[in-house]
Amino acid sequence: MAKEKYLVTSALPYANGDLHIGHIAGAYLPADIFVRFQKLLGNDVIYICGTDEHGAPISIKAEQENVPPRKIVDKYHKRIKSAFDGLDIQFENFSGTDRKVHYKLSQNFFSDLNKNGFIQTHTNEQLYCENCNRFLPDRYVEGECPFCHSEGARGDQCDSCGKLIDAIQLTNPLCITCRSTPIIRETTNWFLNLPKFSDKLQKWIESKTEWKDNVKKFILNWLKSGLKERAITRDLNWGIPVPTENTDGKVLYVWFEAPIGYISSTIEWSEKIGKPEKWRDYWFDKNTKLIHFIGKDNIPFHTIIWPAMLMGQDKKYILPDDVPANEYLNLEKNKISTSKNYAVWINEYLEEFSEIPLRYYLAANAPENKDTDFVWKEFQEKYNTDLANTFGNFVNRVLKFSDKHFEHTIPLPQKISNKNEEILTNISDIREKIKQLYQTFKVRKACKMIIDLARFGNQYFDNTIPWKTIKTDRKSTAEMMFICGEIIRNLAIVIYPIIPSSSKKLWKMLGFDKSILKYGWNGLSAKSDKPIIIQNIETLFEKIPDDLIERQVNKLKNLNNIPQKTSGKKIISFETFQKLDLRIAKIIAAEKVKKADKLLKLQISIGSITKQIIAGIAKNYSPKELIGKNILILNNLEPAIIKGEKSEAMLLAVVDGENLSLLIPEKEIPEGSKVL
RNA sequence: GGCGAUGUAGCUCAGUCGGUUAGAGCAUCGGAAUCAUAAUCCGAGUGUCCGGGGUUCGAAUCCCUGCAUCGCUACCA
Repeated sequence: MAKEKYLVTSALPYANGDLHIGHIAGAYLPADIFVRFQKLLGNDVIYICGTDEHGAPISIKAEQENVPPRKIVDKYHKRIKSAFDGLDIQFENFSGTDRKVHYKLSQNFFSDLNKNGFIQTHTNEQLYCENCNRFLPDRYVEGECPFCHSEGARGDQCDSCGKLIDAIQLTNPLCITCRSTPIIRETTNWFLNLPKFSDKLQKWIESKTEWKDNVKKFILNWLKSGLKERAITRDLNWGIPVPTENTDGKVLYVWFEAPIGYISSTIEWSEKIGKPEKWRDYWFDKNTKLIHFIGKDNIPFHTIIWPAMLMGQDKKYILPDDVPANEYLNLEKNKISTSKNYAVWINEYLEEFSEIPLRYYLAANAPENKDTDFVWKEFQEKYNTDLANTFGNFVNRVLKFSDKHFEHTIPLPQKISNKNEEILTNISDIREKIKQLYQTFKVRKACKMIIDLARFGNQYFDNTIPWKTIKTDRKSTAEMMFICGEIIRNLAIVIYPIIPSSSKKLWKMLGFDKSILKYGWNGLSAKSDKPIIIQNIETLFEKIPDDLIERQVNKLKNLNNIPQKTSGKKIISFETFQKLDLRIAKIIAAEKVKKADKLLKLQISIGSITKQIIAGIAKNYSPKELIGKNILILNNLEPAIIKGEKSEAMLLAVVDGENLSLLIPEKEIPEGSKVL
């Protein structure tokens, strides 16, 4: 059988912070499991990754800590790598994007796209700090939010109201490094012309019938709503210089160069193993299956932008074969939040646990089709019952029993009964199913089937009561031990991708002379042809005690700032209701808002005060018919700017589908009257 | 507002192409067993399959509609 060839990548982790369980569950563990599975099958597979090391957040952090960016990057590269090592996630190469190979290749990518007419420049206005002598990227600016007017809004987003902001909209902007007021200045940047790839992308994606539903639907929607040009350069010092003229102080945007890291890391690997041309066997061979493991936030980059970048090259790079994006992992019902330190950090985890329970729990509870929840108590129970009790105890009771009664072996039987033959066939069917599950990224189900197999082992053991038959019928007891041994041999291999270290430990107890990888999945298809010589029997899985789990739960509880996941409408107190200033107001003027077909600009009077309101009712009411009407408003809603117009209160109306009706008092009542 | 996803036992979820009495694990209760890490095995369950309509001999499954939750998004305010 011809070997299949796989090039597997996981999203490059950003080198300004540590890894937490969400990262692992989404992109790294599923990839590691897939890669290990392919290695068991004997296929040609390499797993490539590295840290993403450029961009504004890193350079800001560097300035804040008064160190060169390189220092930040080195620190986190190291910490991230050690987290992966601790979790037994093994790459063929783990590189970084601030290396020479990567610079050269990224610049080539830009040049090819430019030469082939896929890049053009646009000029727009940006904030410029005269004191620091540079354009300020979004996150280098803070100021007053133009929507909610809270202080300290960043140039890209306001943390207080969550709105996305264009930095030049900020009121009273300040440069975060020198606290001086920036000016507005024009700048030119380079844009990738995505619309040119639209048709090609559409066809390509439609051909991907086997892709996960959620991924495909998401992209087709994106394409349907039309692609836009995207800036691929930034005014920043920390990054890869733009390889063309008049580009001082401009670098390639991180999202543009980061995925190129998949290639440059492969090149680095080739050089390391002394075969500098080897990377071409993967990236230019259309038989290679390129698989990108990512979180769902990364779908557009890996299915639209990155393939477009590859299509626009002179060299014929392969395109992604599959992009099995995962959903998110929540933590104890809440969203993981790095900024609020609400997370389980891998490095911290590894101080108290081995990698085994986490790998198992995240595999069994992987967010494959929908968001899932990490619950410490569940983590403990899942591990203790599935692995320690069901799996571990089965192995232990079989090995101890056979060790004692059959001279430290699991013997070969002289003949096998029909019933037992049937069981062996059954086992091989299950193994085949598990194989299919791994191949199609369904690790949750694979976990379940594996534990089911261990459970079947226990049932078989109990039903055949060897502790009794050994006294009367040694032959048939030997035969049933053999069956149990076959189950264990299968278990050791099929669990390998998920918890390799336990699998190897078990393999050692079974005393096979070939390593588990050499023996491989195919070694399973043959029946054992010599007795298993049982080695030292060790406890395969130590149970996790309650107090250890309680400590973890308390760690999270002690945070004062737990992010809320639920945004739904809750019961509110009367006190809260009283905060609303609901009043009757008279419309004294009305006109359409320019460049908006649903919005009306209304002048209203509330007693002696007049205010302006922007209301989305133009489809249902004409300006004329509104004048003179008494309507209900929420008077003390925070002001906002809509389509450049100020809105100082909110008009209340009821809707039913297309139907919209103003709320008008049933009797004559003076304007300014309050709702009670 | 638009697009998408989800809703099944106390909890976590499976349920293929529409097909018998709707399943598994955990938790609970009862029992068996003593080879084993007090682990294991057997048995008992409990269901408005989110609500309402429809198609069909037959619907958890297909169609329509409503509700709830989540995500993305918009000219919500």
